[in-house]
Amino acid sequence: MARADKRSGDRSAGAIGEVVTRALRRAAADLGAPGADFRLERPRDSSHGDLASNIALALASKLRRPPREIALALAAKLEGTAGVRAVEVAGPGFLNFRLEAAVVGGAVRTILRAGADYGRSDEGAGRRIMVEFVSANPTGPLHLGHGRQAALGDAIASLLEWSGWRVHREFYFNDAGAQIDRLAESVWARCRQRSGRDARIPEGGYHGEYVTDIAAAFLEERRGRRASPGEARLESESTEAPGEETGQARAGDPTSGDLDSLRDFAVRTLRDGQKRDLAAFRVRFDEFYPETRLYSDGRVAATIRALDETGLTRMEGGAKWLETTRYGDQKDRVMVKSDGSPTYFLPDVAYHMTKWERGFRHVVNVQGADHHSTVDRVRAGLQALGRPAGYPEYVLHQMVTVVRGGAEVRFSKRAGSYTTLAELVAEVGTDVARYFFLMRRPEAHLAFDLELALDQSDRNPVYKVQYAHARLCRIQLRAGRQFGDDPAFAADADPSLLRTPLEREVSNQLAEFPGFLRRAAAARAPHLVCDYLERTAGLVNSWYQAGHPLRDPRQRALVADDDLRAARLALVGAARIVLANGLALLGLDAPERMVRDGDSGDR
RNA sequence: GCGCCCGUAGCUCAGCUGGAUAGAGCAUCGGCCUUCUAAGCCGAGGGUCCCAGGUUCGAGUCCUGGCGGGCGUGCCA
Repeated sequence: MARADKRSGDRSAGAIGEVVTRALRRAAADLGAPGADFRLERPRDSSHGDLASNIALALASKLRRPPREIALALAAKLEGTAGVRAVEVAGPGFLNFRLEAAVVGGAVRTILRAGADYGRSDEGAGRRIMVEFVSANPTGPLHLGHGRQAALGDAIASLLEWSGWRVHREFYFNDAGAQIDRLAESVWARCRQRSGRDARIPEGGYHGEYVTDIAAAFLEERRGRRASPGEARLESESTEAPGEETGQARAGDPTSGDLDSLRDFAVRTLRDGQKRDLAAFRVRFDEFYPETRLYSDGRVAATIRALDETGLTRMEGGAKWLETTRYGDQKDRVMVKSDGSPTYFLPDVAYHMTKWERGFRHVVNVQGADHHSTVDRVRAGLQALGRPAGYPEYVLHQMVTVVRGGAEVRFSKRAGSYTTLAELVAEVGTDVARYFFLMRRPEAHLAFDLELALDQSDRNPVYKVQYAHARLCRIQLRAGRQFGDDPAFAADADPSLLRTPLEREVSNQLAEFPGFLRRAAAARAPHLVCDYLERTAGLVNSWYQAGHPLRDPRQRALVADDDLRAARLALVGAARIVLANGLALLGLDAPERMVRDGDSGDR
């Protein structure tokens, strides 16, 4: 039962968990129940000890004996297990383990040794995995949904990296098709309006302020180019369109030459803007994959041929359909319209085939839940071509609304109808925005609370975690100043001196970090990391506060006794590592000191 | 109509593969700064886990059927 080993290891305090798991399995076998499936984990309530197991409850039906009776029998056999101080039977038949102080504190030593790598695991074993996310069309600035997706995709990618996967971050964009045409026409209309002519934004076009900006920039660039003889090639291109001599469009419909250069210009400008927004949001991609490449490579045509060969396509009403219902889709889908052009479905299938052909057997697509209808048909198309049923994997997230005092607020200027990511980041900062996007389950609607986001106290979970980190750094700094302690001083500490309930609780909590990361990675659920960090920060703050001069100075970290101070500084260092690693993984800063607006920073 | 997601404290939400008395933050109430550490801490109150059945030693968690909300259901992307 290697799997049971791994499971219990996830939830236990590392090495000691393995020891106890083995002892439990042996004891269970003695009672006539080998290969038992059970759990060993840290109980929620610390009064239930350092570790707890449901093994007796799990074996009750198999052994046809009352769970408490089994628990008592097991407890007797487990007396004397190395590192275990006491075994108790509690509740309906749980086994609670109290560990030796050296074992509890020992986690601290492990953490200090692993440092910036603490929390990494090797589930992925170096296998490659692609995370595709954001994938915004270049028809406007990134909005809040993209922001959530950027934070989510990036954090999932990091979680996978920490779990031993080789991760490829990819951004797919539709730089062709009807929406891009509408964009070009919209910019063209603004160009004409700028030169005092009559023009209207087309049906389904784009009305945001940014369209006007692009029009202005386009006209500006044309003028600049005319003056520069070095741009002869582009110049000759642009003169293909009639009425270009003045550098402004003339009355009448746009020619294809006009629209082509406008389209290119608009797409380039918007993509540059998106990249800028993403860079400010600290999100990077390994690859940007354009839809047009699928056409120029002949992949779309090849996909049609390949699908034809499956015998699952048919002509109906002048369109070519694929029998996706065969693979669980709700209805068959059109792949080539009656006018001969492909639906988006076809390049989507072609695109996902490239993922497979590029060697990615594991792919996670992060998308807004408003696209969930595409999941079944894309998978069906891929299955028709022989790819496995669940390929690719999807994380679908719900939409984001910004609220203040319970009421929805909109501060959309750039894009007209929606709030942009850049506007939000300007308002609350990258750290806060990223964290808020991550702290809820993807499939839950996200109410982004502006009031809380702008709060710079510990009520704001971002600052709560960052402040706990900064606080630990200050203790280290003071230890150096006051006692001349260096990092080696803490590294050599005797962890069994960590005996107060809070010290034990913090140690146990820190020991759980790697298991949490593994679980969060497997579930593609960064919010679990947020929960973990908040809880850890809360415990760190409680521990720190317990030593407040007016409460119990004996519990403070920087006591005069060298051995005890060393042990506590080891805990400080370990907690700092865990918080810093968690923040780094989520793409947030781990500041050594916090400076609040309107604060000098000194206290 | 059908499909997917959601429904847990006044509010925003966690709740791991079915486990012990269902948790956190905010809000409310009560304590704690003559500073070794208040961007804080300690404590209290607050629950029909949407409803009804079922599965079993045990259900917020799994199954079935309802109710409520969101999204989708194009030869749009």
